[in-house]
Amino acid sequence: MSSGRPTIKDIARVTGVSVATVSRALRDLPYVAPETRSRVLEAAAELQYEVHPQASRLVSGRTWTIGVVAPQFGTWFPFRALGGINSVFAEAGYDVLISMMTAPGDRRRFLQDARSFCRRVDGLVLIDTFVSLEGDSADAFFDRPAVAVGERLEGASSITIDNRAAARRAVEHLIELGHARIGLVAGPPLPDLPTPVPEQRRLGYEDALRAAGLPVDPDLAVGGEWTAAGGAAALSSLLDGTDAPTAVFCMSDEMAFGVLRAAARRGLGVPEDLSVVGFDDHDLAGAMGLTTMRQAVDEMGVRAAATVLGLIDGDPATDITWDVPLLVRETTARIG
Amino acid sequence: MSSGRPTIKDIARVTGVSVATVSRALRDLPYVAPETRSRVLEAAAELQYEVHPQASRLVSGRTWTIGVVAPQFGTWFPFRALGGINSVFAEAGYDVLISMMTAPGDRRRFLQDARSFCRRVDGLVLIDTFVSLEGDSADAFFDRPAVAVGERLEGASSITIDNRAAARRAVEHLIELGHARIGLVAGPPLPDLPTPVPEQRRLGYEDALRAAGLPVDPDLAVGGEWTAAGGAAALSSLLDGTDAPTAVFCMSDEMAFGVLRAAARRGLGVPEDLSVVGFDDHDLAGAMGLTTMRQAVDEMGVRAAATVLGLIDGDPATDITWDVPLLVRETTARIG
DNA sequence: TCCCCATCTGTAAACGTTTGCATCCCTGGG
DNA sequence: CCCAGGGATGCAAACGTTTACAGATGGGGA
Repeated sequence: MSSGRPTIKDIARVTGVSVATVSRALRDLPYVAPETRSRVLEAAAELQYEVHPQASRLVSGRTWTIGVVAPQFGTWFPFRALGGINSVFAEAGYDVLISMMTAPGDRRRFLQDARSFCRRVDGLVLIDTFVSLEGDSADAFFDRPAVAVGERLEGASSITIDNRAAARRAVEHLIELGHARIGLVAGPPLPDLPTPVPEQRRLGYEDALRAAGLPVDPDLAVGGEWTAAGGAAALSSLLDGTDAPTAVFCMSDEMAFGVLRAAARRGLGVPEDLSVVGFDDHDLAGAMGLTTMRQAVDEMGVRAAATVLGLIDGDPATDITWDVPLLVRETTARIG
Repeated sequence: MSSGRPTIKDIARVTGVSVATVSRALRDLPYVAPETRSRVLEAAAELQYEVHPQASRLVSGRTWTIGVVAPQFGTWFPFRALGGINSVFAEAGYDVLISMMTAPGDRRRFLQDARSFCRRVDGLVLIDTFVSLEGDSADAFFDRPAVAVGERLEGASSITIDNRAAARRAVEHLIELGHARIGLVAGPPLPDLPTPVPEQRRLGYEDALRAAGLPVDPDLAVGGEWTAAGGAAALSSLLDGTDAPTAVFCMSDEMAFGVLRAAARRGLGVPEDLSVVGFDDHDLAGAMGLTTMRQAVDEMGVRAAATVLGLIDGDPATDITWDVPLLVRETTARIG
């Protein structure tokens, strides 16, 4: 008779047991007679019963929700990570709640709302948020298990890469191919995001040059937007210099794509006239034949999600450094 | 004294009114004396009170959650849309719950879980799900306000584009430039997704040819993966034919990127030797100079979200056809 | 035989809100 | 002066679960 969704009470009535027993049976708790359990499960299936999430959450305290926080959700990186993250949590029965900071003002607003956001979830994945740099605000997250992707965060787990070492490896590859004048296409520090990543990659670039005894020429490092357009502009300004580079290392694949395009428009052959190495292994990098440092974002996301699940189950915090292998494709060659 | 998060009761105690009054005051309901209201709000701010979502939702029935469903969340389109969608809902105070179908089996699983998913949200955005093609399963969504992006859905609102007309326009552009042998780089019907989109775009391609009195040569239409690699392969097979095209229309920008790359490797100049037009206006299309049909995914997402909000407020369902303008950039030129 | 304990089940009190209804007070019209 | 009516508030019952606790049953060891 009861319209609307069936409740635990309906099952109790149908099977002739109490709601407590139904609740226990449905959740596979002990102390339920096998025969009772099967009768309950049968009735539940019959009625198409499903637990009312809000009610369950209210009393149990568990929200069965994970918060994913990322800046600039419009960009490639966090989206890609989200794919992996979401699949893991969906499998484990968790909802995923996303919070993104897009507009410049969003970062401050987000940090203010952090407490409230945090209260509504059982755990957190923080992608490139760099709350660790916020000092006093950082502990806003710490009453929940959290794993940071892209930064090390005190008191939380983290999954990071060694940006400096990876950048160094990229440039070493160019040096091994005989290049001596190597340009750097650098992303700028992001306006609203205090990330140390560009700085680290720049240091890696310089590390490689110094280790090989090559000079670090400031004219060979040009900055621009973290976009293909930014990369194209950067290459133009590099080539307009007096002593143009024979190879460039780009801080992101998207910038590298712009470099590739700008080179083609100038009639420069890649890799004959110019070697290019990127960073990320963007979706299109393979198809473009771009040599790059593979940052396996989706795998990192999966691992991050699994780590959060572990933390919730009481595992201790861990810091993982993800490997960033060099992927040699077709945009780098021995100097002619 | 009370540890843990403050409740409505704490505010009541502090201000000396009843919980009912506090509840009303916090939600701006009438019949609260202005002075009482301000005292309550003050106390709430003081205690850093925040409503317990689960409790509120349990009794009110509103979940304040919107479900977003999309296949293949790893691809460009739904991610891009999600950005716009999420920003609107976040602004309006809704949580966004995502459900994606990635693996081949996911579609069936999703359709089975649809009822349950639907019950947990106040409204739905369906991106390219094509539930309308499922017949009996389609009404699984209809006990909630829903808006479909990319398909027309009976009983729901929708935001679609005219794929056939847009494809026709793309090919007309090539014809206007003097091209007569125009290749089609077609995405295949997706294995797990019964979308009519490829078919529609193919028809648009043929429409344009026929209207111009040009023959429709089946050898000029080749299919491949919806990826850059697929596009590259398609172009190779086109060029290996006896009478190669002077221009190609690609069903997606990602395929077009592959075409661009394959052309370059073969020493074909674009647009001197080959004109290329894509479809989507991918993030990288501008930087690549790709002429394409602009599908403003993020704007469509924003509009879809706003429409759901309207439906929840009782607005009638609407069907919107989004405009897909031709964006002429640098990969198309008058035939030499 | 008796007692203990383990297994199974039921009762009822939470959880933190929202909301229908009753109550009280005050003002103004008759 | 009385009464109607509306504003302001409080009381208490929901909402659908989970869970502490208590009661009932039965079997095995002493």
